[in-house]
Amino acid sequence: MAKAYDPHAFEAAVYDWWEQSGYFRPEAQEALGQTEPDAKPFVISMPPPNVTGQLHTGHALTASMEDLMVRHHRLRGRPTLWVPGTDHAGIATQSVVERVLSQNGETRQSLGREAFVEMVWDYKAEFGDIINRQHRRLGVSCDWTRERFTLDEGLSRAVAECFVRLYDDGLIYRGLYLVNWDCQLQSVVSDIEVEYHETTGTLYTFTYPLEGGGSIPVATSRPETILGDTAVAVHPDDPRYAAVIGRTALVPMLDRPIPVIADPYVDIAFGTGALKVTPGHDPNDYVLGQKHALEQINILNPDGTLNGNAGPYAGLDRLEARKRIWADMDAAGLVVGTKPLQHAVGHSQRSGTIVEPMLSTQWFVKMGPLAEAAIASVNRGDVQFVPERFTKEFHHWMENIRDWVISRQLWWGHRIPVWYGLDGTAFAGRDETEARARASAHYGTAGSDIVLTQDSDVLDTWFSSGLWPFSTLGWPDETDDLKKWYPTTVLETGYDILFFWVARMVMMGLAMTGKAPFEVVYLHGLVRDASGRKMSKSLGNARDPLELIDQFGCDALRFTLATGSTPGVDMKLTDERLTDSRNFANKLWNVGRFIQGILGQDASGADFTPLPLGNLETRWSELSLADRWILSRASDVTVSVTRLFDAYQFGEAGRQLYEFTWHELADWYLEAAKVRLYGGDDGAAAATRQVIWHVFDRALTLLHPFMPYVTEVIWGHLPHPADSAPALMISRWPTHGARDEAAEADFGLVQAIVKGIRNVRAEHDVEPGHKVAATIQAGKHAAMLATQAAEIVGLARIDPAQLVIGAGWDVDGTAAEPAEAHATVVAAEGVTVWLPMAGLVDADKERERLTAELAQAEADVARLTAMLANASFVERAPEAVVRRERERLAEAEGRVGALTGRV
RNA sequence: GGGCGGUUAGCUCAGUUGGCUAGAGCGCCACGUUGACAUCGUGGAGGUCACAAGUUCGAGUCUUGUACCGCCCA
Repeated sequence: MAKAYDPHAFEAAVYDWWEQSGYFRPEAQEALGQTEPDAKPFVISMPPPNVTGQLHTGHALTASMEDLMVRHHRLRGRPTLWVPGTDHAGIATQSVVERVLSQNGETRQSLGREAFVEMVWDYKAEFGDIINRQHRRLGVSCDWTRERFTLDEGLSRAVAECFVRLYDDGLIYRGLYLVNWDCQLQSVVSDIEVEYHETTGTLYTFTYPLEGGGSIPVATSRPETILGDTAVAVHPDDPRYAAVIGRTALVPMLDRPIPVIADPYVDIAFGTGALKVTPGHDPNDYVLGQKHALEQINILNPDGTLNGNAGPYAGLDRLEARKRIWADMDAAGLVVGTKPLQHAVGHSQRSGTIVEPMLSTQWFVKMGPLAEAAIASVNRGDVQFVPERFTKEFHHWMENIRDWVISRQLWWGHRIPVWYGLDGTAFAGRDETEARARASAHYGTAGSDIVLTQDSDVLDTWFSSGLWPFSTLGWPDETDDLKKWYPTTVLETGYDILFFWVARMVMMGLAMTGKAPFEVVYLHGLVRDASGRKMSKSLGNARDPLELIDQFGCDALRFTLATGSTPGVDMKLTDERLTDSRNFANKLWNVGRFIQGILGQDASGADFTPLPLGNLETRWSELSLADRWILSRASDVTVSVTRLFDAYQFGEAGRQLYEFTWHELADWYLEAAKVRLYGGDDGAAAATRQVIWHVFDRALTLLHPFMPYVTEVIWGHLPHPADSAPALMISRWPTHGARDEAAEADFGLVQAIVKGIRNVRAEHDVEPGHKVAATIQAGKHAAMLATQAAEIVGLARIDPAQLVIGAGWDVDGTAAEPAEAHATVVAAEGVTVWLPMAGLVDADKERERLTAELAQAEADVARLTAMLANASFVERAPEAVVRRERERLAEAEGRVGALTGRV
């Protein structure tokens, strides 16, 4: 093994080896006998990234969390499947290709639909694999042989099947509604694809002339929509306007007569208290218009210019028209004034342009019944959210859901499976043949005689991704995969697409398969930059995960992402955190290197052979205190980490493993073990080697889901039993052994003594190389501590010839306290260490040090005495808690006793 | 306006059935290259857990309110 951790030396090769060995496939896992007989399968569908996109930190987080779960459950012996795939990402991909076209002065229209779609496929063929190759660098253990694409033949069939079923059930309909129109894309976008930005606009106030004289002052933020007004509304109780209700107003510049109506919806306090009503271009006015049976006038063309209904303004862009009409109205003396207005303006998430509410005929999914089923499913507990609070957000959205506009005026995507006869009658069909058959039945003529034209629009991308958990497994066919792996287990993604994707999968899954598509929804937070801003290309603060892998290694990136936060909470990704994780990987690497050397150094020259752990635990007598301590700690951390995995507390699990590996295994155990390894007792060294091997093997396995590469490589450098798995990634999660509380208590005392001595050495500036004398008055712990003399000597840098351990001062023939200058360490109740350090101890410093310690001890005594003097505490607190506090009090009193008089 | 979060050491954050004498990493101070690791080791300083009230023997943890910050939806 190289001296320093160098991830680039092995990551790519290890991945290839895993993949080529088939370890990502559940079939291989089962063939190798690495599954529990009756274990429930564990299945994740990977959120499909944009097929022509690039990896960003969000993908890196998703991949890290999902691979973490997948590797964990694979190690636990569950048949494990992670299905990868990509999304055709309708608008995003089409826009990219259109940009390419525009560089040659062409448009999709000039190219024609067929040629354009062919071009997008070519583009996909050329760039569509980049994201998958990037994903592989993250170490994802998904089954690439099952990779799917949303425009695959099979998945397209699923889309058509779903559409027709919903259509036949009356849940898909076509209608003229006010939709969000993106003038740049020239397509409708759904409600949740609109982002509202707080903007400073202008509130324009003008007078609305009345037929036969008089006027009403009215305010608007969009003067061009005046051209589409079909009423003026006032509040029925507003005395200012009581007289004008029922009269006729004249639309400025057009002189089109419209009624003045009364409706309590009007806010008396806002603006002038009178409202112009434009049902064709405002959602609230639309509702008002329906109520009062007002005419709906559309003044916009699809490209955002005004149409013939705008009279003299036809042909102008909507923003240009705004200026022109306002100038004209000013000239006509209708303008009252303008003032700044703070309001939220809807922008298209895709193109960034201001969304125009517009009347348009589109296809919709009726959400009510679907949402009802989804709510019921969540209420039954069939779907659980982690963290739990997202259940509320899910409910809130579901209960206020509106119909989903699913048609898009694009060419790249699933063409809507509806064909129209010459009279405009719509026939949905899984394919044209089925539509033709339905048309034939409708018209009563032979299908071949009927002229059918397919709807030119495509479906919203989320329509197909809503089917992802089952369409990828073969649905609508009853495939073996579908039977075995559906419903899936966990759906893991960012909370930002809870509504876009997760909610729709739940609804579609229930509607199509009768089952919720997954049991658990785990939502992670968003990755932000060092100052907490959301990473984005436009801000220029995005971090390329591949560059981070180059800089720190994949394992460091993954460990950082997995431990950097708690579920559902955003995290800041900083170089400091990445460096910490890289350093941890290096630490692990060096522990591995050290252990590899130790295991190879068998005194007899024989190869090291790991013995079964059970064998070790029945031979406690051969083990040292440190051995028993680390085995106990390893058991404890195994229990804890397993529990945390089951509770989806991955970050905490990783932090505990970091603490265990670095500070218990490396800092204490391995340092203590060196005493036996180099002590000359071959039997003792052999036993300790066994412990080292077992504990480290366990640590590597527990850490594998967090840092798959480095753990696998180190594991490969270590010896294994003959029946071992061929790779760490398909070996087995450890079962916990016994907890040895006596060993933990005793070794804890050794640690306290060593730390106390180190502290004295540091406080008194004792040279690190200087070995000091020590006398330990150990009371009832004397016999135990005597067995730890070599460890204490090694860890605290004591001169072995000058270490005395006894129950009291008389054991070594000294009746009284040592008279020479010395420092005192009170390590525990009844355990005091004397460090005679003539010439090294500064009396003032020592007094100062002891005074501080005494003060602390006295404070502890005071606090604990008060606590135990409280009768209700002693009565009501659990017995174990009271007992522990009593022990602490005794211990603190012991310290006070030992320190008093030395000061 | 409605809903949901957050506020813990200089910084970034843990702390999930209330028992905490509140932790970690970084940063800081002191010392150090002992044959796994300076991507390191040893020791140390540093916090009235936003504020107020309540429940409880006991609250960082539960309840209510307040302030500030953020997100989602209208």
